[in-house]
Amino acid sequence: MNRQEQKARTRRTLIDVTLQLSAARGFSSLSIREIAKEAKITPNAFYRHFRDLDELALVLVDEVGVGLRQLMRETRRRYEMQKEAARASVEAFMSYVTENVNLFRLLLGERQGSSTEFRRALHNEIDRFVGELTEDLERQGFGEAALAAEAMVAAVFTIGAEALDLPKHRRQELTDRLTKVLQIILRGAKKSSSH
Amino acid sequence: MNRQEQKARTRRTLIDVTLQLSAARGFSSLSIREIAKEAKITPNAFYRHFRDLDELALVLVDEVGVGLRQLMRETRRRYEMQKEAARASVEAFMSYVTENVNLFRLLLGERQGSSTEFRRALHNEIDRFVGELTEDLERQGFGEAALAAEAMVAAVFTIGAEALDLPKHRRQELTDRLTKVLQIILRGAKKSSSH
DNA sequence: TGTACATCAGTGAACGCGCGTTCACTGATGTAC
DNA sequence: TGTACATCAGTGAACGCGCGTTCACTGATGTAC
Repeated sequence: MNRQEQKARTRRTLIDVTLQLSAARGFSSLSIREIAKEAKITPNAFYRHFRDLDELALVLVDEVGVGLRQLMRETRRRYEMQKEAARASVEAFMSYVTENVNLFRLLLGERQGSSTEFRRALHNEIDRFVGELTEDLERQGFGEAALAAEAMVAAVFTIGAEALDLPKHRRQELTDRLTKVLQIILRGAKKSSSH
Repeated sequence: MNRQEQKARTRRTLIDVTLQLSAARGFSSLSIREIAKEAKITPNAFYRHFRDLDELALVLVDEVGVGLRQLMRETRRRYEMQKEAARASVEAFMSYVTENVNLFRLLLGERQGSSTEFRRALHNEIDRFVGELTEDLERQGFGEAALAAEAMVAAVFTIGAEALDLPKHRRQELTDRLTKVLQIILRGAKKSSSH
């Protein structure tokens, strides 16, 4: 393994370890020393990879964003009728949440808390998410697509946040509830377009 | 002023100072020493009022909860037709947010972050809020009241959170958007009840 | 009303700890000849 | 291929700092007689 590969490996370890730790106690309670220790390097070596914790945080936010948008693109293919659209996208979202609990804890846990730069990055990701959903809804002929998308994303993130604290077997219930909530919103938006 | 009054006064100062500080940088970044300093007592004297920061946090959560429920009761009186209901309650909510920005930053900023006990207290407040709204909606004959209430609270809190970062003059725009979002949800819920 | 004692909110010094960040360094990997 | 030098990821010791929490205390307020 050459130097470059080794460095990339350590960097990856830092990122992964940070996700694990932030899942348990929230990102903003973490320290460079703690992360370095968990990644089995000296605190000092952290600086070879990131200028500070904020820079690492931005990388993490970017990972959630990329993952989310990719998920949406895949789900989009399954969209057909209104009811199925809601169920398919909710199920995709919930499985993404389940498989990336740590990323989500980061995304949801730090919307206030931390530095301005970090918060702005989070809001950007969420806005992008709303934007893509808006386009989807417009393509399907929904009225007030932007507002409906905003309501849907609010519901998805708020109810998705609850899923993080639940044992796996109770998440199905949440998925069903979220699906119904999205159907209500879609119904409210659809009606307006048919005037 | 007797001893009891003086103690109550200091306690109140601790609470107020904590709200101010947490508005700027988030509650979970605060320390006992910092709060004590701002309240002009020694760090040590803090312990005459609260066992630790968590205990203070619970008092704050309770304050938001009481305020919110009182607000709802007042707003409820203004409810009449669907459209007016949404606008009246949104405007009441937004003015409450504007007047209690610090409490809201606390409520919204610590839904993940902090200790289990604190998080549970926050979720309880939100659940109570959803519960009261559900009853309101049922009384007005909406279908799927519980789900609609959940969607509405998600929208209100998510969009309300954005208001905190906005200058006052741009909040009207947000109020309008939130009103429209709630109308979409109400429309979606109403339709289902009229079957 | 005056005195003697009890209470207790707040003081001030001290503790050990983990923090971010610095410094000079080491030694394996990479490169030029 | 072999040697001499450069690079640089990671080391280890050290710094000053703010933290939570302890301790023995002070002195104004409150109470009993």
